[in-house]
Amino acid sequence: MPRELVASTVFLLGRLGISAKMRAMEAFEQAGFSPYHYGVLALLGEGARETQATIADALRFDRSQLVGLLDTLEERGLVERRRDPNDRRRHLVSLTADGKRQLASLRKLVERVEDEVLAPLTEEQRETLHALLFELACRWDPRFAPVATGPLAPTA
Amino acid sequence: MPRELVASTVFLLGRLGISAKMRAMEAFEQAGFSPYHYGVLALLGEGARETQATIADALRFDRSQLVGLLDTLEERGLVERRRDPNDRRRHLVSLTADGKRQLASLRKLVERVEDEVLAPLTEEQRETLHALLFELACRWDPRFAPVATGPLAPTA
DNA sequence: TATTGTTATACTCTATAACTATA
DNA sequence: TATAGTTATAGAGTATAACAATA
Repeated sequence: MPRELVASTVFLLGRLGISAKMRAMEAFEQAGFSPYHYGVLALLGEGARETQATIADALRFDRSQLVGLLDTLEERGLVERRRDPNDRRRHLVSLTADGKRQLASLRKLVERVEDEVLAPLTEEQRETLHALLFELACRWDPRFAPVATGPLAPTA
Repeated sequence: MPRELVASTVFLLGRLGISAKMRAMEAFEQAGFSPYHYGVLALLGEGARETQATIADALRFDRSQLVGLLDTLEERGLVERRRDPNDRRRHLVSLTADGKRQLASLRKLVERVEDEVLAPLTEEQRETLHALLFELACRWDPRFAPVATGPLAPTA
């Protein structure tokens, strides 16, 4: 492995990122899901969404890709699509009770992957790594940044 | 963006890794190369290789994928393939003078990408991040680990 | 028969764009 | 005409396997 590649943080980030994603995909596959399914469930776990487009945009999925993901989740009774009576083009999407249970189960799976991947690091190192990655993520994608709330929150 | 995803270091690692790779690919594309070409040049910059297979294995490229990369680099006069007279199946691959110059030029490009991607971090933070990623990389892929040298180095 | 490099094939993913039904 | 959701199509990228030359 060339020294100059190993010396590059961006190279390490790329390699490890793809490796991490592949590990996660394998773990989810054994459970009959993909990380994309988990992403949708996790998002809906924080509240129902009024349109599918908001789900796709929040997770940066393609809207046509989301259709298949929701189809799978709906067939398994984990999410529900309800037409908006006021605008019959729209689908209100929400978790079912089974979906909430499945989400809880997948969280355990995520924890296991996390522990496995970060095994070489101490708890303190993990926190440091997370903080640094979070810093980068916020800069590159504003959706990562925590939303300001309270009296000083932007109102428009 | 769901809180539990943002809280996951593995998720951040995956997202940032793919994002970093895409940025690198775009930057290289404008120069008429890909990060894969750079990887080959960087490896050869540390010395010629006796077979193409050793190049592919070192970089974890598929051997058939490497053929096309070397074709491009050879057409541009950056690398040289010489048949091994003792084993005419083998190709000794090495950098040309032009290849060395091109490699030096691509290094500057890599530096720019690195600076751009890591812009939100201080120099100290960058070093910390690199150290943590390096730790993980070594654990996941022994080829990242520095080779032990000197009297205590493994001899078999 | 095994190995090196090469070429060809098939498959997955993704991105785009077309289509429907509603507004 | 524009939008939400869906479906269909095309392209890139990847992995696999077949192949020719040499050992």
